[in-house]
Amino acid sequence: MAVTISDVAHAAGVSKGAVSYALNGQPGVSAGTRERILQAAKELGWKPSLRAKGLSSAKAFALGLVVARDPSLLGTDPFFPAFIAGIETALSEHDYTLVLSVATGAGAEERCYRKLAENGRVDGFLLTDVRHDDSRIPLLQELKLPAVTLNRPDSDSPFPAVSMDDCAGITAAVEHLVALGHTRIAHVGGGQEYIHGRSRRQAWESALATAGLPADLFEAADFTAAGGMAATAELLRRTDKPTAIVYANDLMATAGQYYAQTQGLSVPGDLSVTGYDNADFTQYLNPPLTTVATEPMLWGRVAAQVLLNQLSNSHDGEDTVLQAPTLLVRASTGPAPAGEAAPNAPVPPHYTCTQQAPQHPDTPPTLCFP
Amino acid sequence: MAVTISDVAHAAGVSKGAVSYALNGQPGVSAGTRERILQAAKELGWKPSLRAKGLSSAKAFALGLVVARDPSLLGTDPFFPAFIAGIETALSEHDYTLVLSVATGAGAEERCYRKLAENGRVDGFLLTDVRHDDSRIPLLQELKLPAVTLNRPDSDSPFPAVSMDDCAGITAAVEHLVALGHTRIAHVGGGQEYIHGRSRRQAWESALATAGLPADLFEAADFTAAGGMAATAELLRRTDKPTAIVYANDLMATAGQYYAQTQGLSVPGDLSVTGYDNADFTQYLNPPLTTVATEPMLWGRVAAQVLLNQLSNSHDGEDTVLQAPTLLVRASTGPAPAGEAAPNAPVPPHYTCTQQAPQHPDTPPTLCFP
DNA sequence: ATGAAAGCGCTAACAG
DNA sequence: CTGTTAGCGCTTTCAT
Repeated sequence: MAVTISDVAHAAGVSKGAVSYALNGQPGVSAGTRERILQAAKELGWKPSLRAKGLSSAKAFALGLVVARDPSLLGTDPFFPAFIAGIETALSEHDYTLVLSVATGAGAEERCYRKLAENGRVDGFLLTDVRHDDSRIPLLQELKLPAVTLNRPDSDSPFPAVSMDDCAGITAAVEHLVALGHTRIAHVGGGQEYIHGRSRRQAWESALATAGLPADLFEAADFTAAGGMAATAELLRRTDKPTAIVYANDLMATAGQYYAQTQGLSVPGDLSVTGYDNADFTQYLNPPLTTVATEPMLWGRVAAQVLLNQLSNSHDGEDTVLQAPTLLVRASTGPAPAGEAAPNAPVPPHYTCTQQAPQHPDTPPTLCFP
Repeated sequence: MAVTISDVAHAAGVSKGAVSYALNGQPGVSAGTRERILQAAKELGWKPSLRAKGLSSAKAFALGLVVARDPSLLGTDPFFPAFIAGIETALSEHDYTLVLSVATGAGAEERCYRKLAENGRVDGFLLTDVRHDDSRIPLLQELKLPAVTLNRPDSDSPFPAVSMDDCAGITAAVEHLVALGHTRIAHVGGGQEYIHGRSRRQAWESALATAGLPADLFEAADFTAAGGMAATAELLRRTDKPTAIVYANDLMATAGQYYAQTQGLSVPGDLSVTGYDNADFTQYLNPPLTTVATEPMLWGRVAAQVLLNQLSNSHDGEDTVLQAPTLLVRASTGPAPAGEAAPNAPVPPHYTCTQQAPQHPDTPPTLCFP
């Protein structure tokens, strides 16, 4: 930390200002002088101080991520680590860092955002787990910080969104089950305060509608194992109990599958089960779980990139739509039990490979990252 | 950000310096003046700028955590989210934040530490996943930043450690299996480059020695599901195959249990299995996994606290030992198969509740957090 | 005990 | 185009 901009200026025989311009590639310095300055900087091993830069330019060179989940839930969700790793790949190219906060408890979330903003810790936020009528959107407008939302909020939002089509994954799961002859396909939903909880439910409803089946087997839960288990118990108590359950995430599916088995049901013999997220452990369940593979790492990278572009005013403001997730068919789904014979064409007992979820024509991908 | 220290100084009729002293509770200002200054600051709603503070005092007010795991492994590990949540609880009381980096790929880790240090992003580091002869320890000494290690490194380290006794958990698992009559108790180890991979292996060896059993059924793996599965396959191929396997983490145990079942073995009828970490999903496996419950959240809180104390020179330099983890007995462990009858006293077929791991007398807890 | 003033290292407005 | 200079908001030394 010894060598400063003044040292370089001296060495190059110019003023501090010239060095600053030279370094940042701004006009105001001739090519020759610039070369000389950069040379001097290199020789002295000058590393500009981020702190001083931050003070004078009022920037933090950091992005914020506030996670408002219960730690126990967090721990089971494969989403965040991969998402963060993705963010990192984008940030590391730009000398930005990630400031992570875990806010637990009521009010803690808002306080967290406020504190990071007021202390000038970050230049923008990545908003995950977007909720219905999310209060963070007006909050961030008030705080005057840019942001990127994961999926488009259902309230007015000035922030660009980076979305991954939930609908496609759930639709693929339902279509898969319908093809296997199931007619009573239930859904255990995630928290309906989350837009991804809602959209997955709606996707389930409309996929059933398309198949000409009623969407009357819904049970709300909260993305937790305990909630998934309770919801499953409720569904299996019904006289018209389902032969297949589409869960809004893997954790609930895991708990639901477990519960069904403890009740003496065979999976998939008596009950087919699908999850969502493709958590690593799901392939080692008995039976391995059919689930929807999202790409959280890609999501993180793109979201961070979009936010960085905003900060440098090089973002067009458009939403970004990522490639739709993919259904991974494993052994937790099978033909509907006898007596529920397929109303459609005969189907093979098992799919053996990944099938691509259909792209939804009504969500025009303005941009598609590979 | 409108109101600055000068405004407050004007309002209180003093100089900037006085305001600074008053705010930081330093001597150099009389009680009366201090009161007046604080009053003025409150009225104006003054928030001191962290950036300016950072520049003039050469501090970052942030702690760094560099995670060098493969994102896919990260996603399945319940440790980090809870650990981070724990860190947060300690930091939020002190206006510190967490800068998180995920470094993947060779060399990325060191670059990450260097960059954070050179850019003055953090005032200290939390070192997790400590390795044998860990190169980060000399690195951080070179970078002249304080740190806290999770568990005491096996090389000389000037940094205080916050430890949780691995030995106790594994010992409890082995003792539990021995009590169930098992005599061929294998261990699938985690990466032996990690000190917790090593210590768990050593704990397994010495627990077997104590029981008068040979420790010849060891298979090295790498904490991943795939590795755990391969190691399990290897063990089960042996002619003297084990009747119980102690895994170094839950993910390997899950994969191992799955593999055994695919081979037609009953768990725990033919093979008992124990995990480590108490990942949430383990209670929904079939059968639910007997595992060791660590407390990552507590660990994070204490580690951050110790590091903060170091920064304020109020740390005594002693290591901190947390309460030993606890064995959670669930259905993946049971009596040894017939023909392997218990050499000891008859045992109940199942423990039904948590049993406290014995405290190890040879690791004197210098401090024990509740 | 108090106040003035000199940095911290950089950016950007402003003369030359 | 180039170089000078005044901040950014705080800490801390040094006279008073």
